[in-house]
Amino acid sequence: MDLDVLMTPGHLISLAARGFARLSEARLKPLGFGVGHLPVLVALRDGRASTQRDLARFAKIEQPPMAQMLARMERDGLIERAPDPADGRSSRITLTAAAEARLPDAVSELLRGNREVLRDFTAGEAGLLVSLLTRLIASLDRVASVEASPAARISESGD
Amino acid sequence: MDLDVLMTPGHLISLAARGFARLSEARLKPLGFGVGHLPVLVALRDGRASTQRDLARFAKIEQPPMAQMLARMERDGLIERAPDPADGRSSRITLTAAAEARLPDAVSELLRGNREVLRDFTAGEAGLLVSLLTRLIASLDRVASVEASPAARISESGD
DNA sequence: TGCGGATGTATATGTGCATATGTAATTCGG
DNA sequence: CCGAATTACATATGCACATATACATCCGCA
Repeated sequence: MDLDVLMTPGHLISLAARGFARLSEARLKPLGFGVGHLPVLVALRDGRASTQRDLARFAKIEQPPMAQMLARMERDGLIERAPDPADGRSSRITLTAAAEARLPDAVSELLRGNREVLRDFTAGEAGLLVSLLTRLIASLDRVASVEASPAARISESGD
Repeated sequence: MDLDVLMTPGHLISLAARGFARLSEARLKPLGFGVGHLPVLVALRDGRASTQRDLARFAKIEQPPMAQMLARMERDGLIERAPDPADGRSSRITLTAAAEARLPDAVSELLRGNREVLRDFTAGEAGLLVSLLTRLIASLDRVASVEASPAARISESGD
């Protein structure tokens, strides 16, 4: 019976992610944001990153997708780029006033969406979910880094 | 402190989904499959769907993405379409022998990936994760359906 | 019987992600 | 101080997903 594959954490997480993304997208759209924007917006606002490279690292996506996203965000008046005086390759990226003004509402909407979806979960269950997901992400990072390094194929047979 | 948004289940699930998808994609690529193919392949093999519409329902994606995926899968020799004798709008979709032959390996790869990622989880924890995710998905479906229905905005203020 | 609504597909467009690859600017070794 | 490696970014291409919309076929009902 191969329906097993469709009950694995991997597949379930994919389903959950799509559901969450659709919901959040719908909630953020009236505010002029997309789900993927949030890490960028938060990072810029909190001064945690100001170059394309740092933003990509922070959001955990690759550089080309980040470049595209920033292009759209600039087109939509959410960010601005200024040439970096110290490095001719880089741009300093800043939030526009309009984006910064709407950001708190976006955050509220996302938190509200999470509360609604987790309405039937106890605080303990929600915490457990977050903790399991955090461990899972860390584990995925480990597996990915092992996969990536050409050497050091440590103990593949060990499962 | 707004880093909270990046610690919500919604965002964590998105991170986990991307990580899992990348891993699975890498594992399936040598076999000529993509992650999104699996629900389609399994549904076709188990006779659970044979039209584009049913496949979309089964995979829980919309019809246009399914149409595109099927077009690529047909191009890549994974499926074949035959006109439905009973309905001029539909096609009966079937797995090719090549796809069916490689499917078990794909399933194995995915299960192996799940085992590797969950290596540090006890059986109980893994089960818990699956159960929490299942409930979360159900909850997302509920919220989405409430969102969709124009009437019956039941008790929005109740959170 | 024929027409209008429902249904199955197809197409267009946009976003989010990926990899592969090119370009330009910086930095560093000799 | 100059050439090479590194770095930051841009571009091209492809897949997975979404919505909006058009089109063709089917079916129920007057």
